[in-house]
Amino acid sequence: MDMHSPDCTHEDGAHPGLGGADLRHALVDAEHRCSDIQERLTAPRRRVLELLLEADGPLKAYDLIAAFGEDGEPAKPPTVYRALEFLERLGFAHRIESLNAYVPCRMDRTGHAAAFLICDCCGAAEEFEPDFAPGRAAAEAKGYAVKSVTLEARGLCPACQAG
Amino acid sequence: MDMHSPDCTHEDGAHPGLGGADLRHALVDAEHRCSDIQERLTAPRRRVLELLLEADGPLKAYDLIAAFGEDGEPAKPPTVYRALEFLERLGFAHRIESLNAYVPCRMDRTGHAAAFLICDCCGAAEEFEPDFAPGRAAAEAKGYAVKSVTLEARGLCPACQAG
DNA sequence: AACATACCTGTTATGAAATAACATAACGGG
DNA sequence: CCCGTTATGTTATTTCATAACAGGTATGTT
Repeated sequence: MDMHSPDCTHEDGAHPGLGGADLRHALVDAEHRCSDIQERLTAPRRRVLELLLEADGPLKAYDLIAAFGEDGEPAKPPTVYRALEFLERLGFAHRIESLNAYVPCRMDRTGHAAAFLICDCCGAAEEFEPDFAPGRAAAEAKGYAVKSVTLEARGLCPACQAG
Repeated sequence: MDMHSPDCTHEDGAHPGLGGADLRHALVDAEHRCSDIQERLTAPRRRVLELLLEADGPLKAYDLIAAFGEDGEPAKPPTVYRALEFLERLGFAHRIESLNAYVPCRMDRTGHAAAFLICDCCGAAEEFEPDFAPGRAAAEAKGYAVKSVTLEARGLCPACQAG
């Protein structure tokens, strides 16, 4: 499922991970957004979000499981999967289906549709704001009530086309 | 991952499976399309395509594995996964990432992007022809060279909204 | 026909991803 | 404080997918 070449040496340049003050600020912001809607950013949820924000690219669930403990102790799978479910539900993270991997949300507003440009060479995944007007029209024409939409475009990022 | 309610009793009405002459015709047509491009619709590939065409909705890989043998003997996983890879490559089938499931292609022309309306209640998956002009524009703006695009819209089909 | 070779299949085993089920603990309102 | 609700901890299992290699089959060439 992981389609990008293992030997690709290009920078995974789309989204360098957060650290230091940026990371702390993002986490505090998430706390606020949670308490505003009476949800709890508990320790395991916060830890998984932190790992996603620190990463340079999409992380697999078992990457998160392995990295979970500050001391190197892995988490149990349900711990991480539950946290991911929560983060997705609140719009703090997205699952990329075609990679079986997760990224923190890069968009300002919440509740949006998730759309990604995925580089098959370096593995970068760039979120963008899609215009789904045509898709919605097709759905309505067939009578569907659409609740969520995901779009995943695979190809090569600028750096990997050049290299 | 299988998000649709197990207790849903609605008809899975989008695409009743093929049978009899329709099925035979579809398989013969596939044979022709293969030989036209010097590809071989071998026995296991043909069998997997047949199972997909007969089905009323998306099939999981292990559904195909279990149903593979005419005599009830299951296939070995690689047999089915290889056939699916072939069928996808030639555009005879699509993988629906958010279901871990497969459907036969319902579109006339080949090489198109895959887009689905998926009912979370009855599990129906309806293929449609998306208009990706907006997405392509976004990709080009970021310098991506897009090779393939998949879109999956989750929601409720007309029957399940009514029921 | 004999051979080379490219492609496809059969088989065993394993790896990777996700969830079921149930027990325990923490929060928050009455 | 008590209880319902929500979240976590833990064990085990299920589901999904591929690696690796041996063996077979179609095809073109001489």
